[in-house]
Amino acid sequence: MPRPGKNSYSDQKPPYSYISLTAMAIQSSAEKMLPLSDIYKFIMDRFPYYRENTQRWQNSLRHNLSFNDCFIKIPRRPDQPGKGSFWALHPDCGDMFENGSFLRRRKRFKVHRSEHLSAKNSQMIHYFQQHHHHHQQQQAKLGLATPETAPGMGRIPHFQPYGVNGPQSTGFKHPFAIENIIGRDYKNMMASGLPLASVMHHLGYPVPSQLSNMVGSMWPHVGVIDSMAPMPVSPDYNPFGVPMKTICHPGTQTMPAVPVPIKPTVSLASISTMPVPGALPGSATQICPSSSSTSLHLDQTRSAPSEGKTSSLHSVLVHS
DNA sequence: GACTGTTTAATGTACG
DNA sequence: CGTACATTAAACAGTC
Repeated sequence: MPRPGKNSYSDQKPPYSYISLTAMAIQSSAEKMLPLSDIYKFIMDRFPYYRENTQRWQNSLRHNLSFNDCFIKIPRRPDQPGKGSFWALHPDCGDMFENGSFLRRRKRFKVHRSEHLSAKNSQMIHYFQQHHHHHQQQQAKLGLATPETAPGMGRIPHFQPYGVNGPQSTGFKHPFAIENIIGRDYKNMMASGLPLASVMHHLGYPVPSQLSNMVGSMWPHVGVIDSMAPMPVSPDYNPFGVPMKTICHPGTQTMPAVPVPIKPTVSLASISTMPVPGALPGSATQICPSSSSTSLHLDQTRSAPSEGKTSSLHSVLVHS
């Protein structure tokens, strides 16, 4: 057990690779994409270990983003000023960690050249046209979606709860279980009845009038991020902490029609840097955005070195 | 100038 | 033990 004063388990290096950490962050966001700075933020918020040596691990993380095909870059639209692009998961990179280990993927995800210009494109088009439809996506992620409900949509990494359903099913909930990381604050948030609009408000989302009257209170007592804190696991949440019973009802779309970037604006920045424990931007981003129309520009240009990254994918997607 | 993104190279390490 | 994947370092170009 960790001694009270000095190191706790939360200071230990989490058993996740940069790839899984990044995937985690992206998945935790409502839009399933994040700018680099928010990926940093997500990780540092949850893992005290990564609050040090930022130069080192952030360089590594950037390397991973560029090097691995499982991450795709989504340029900002003109009305989304900010630094850098958004990063998302490649729609086909699903089940990267199906072996139960988040340290090492069973196999490196590679986009094949032949698929690059044809199939991948159409799949990405599909993905980006649909990726705001949370209900479908949740189902897809959980493997509940039939091919009809989520056609062409790659399975997002099906993160098994650490130690559960894995190779050895002990029932032990590892402190670093993803559900214990992401799910915690979200569940606390819901348990304390935090209005969704409040979260959205803090994130800089336009708060729909119907919900805005619920805003006003403050953040719940979500407690300090402590990876050792036992966290009851509910089947209502997937390993990413995204509720299975979606809180976003497809019928009641109240969010902006266009995905709003979660950029380090005042609201978000103030949240994440709040000295008061409990503010967890990453969890907040799980609020349903449900946009309807999308105009995304996919610009993926990558050279193909020795073994790796396939040629280039250059396409412009305009959803009408 | 700091941040973002790409790439190469070396080293570390998990897994079959 | 070898291979493949992961981490780290570093150079460098582009962008805000």
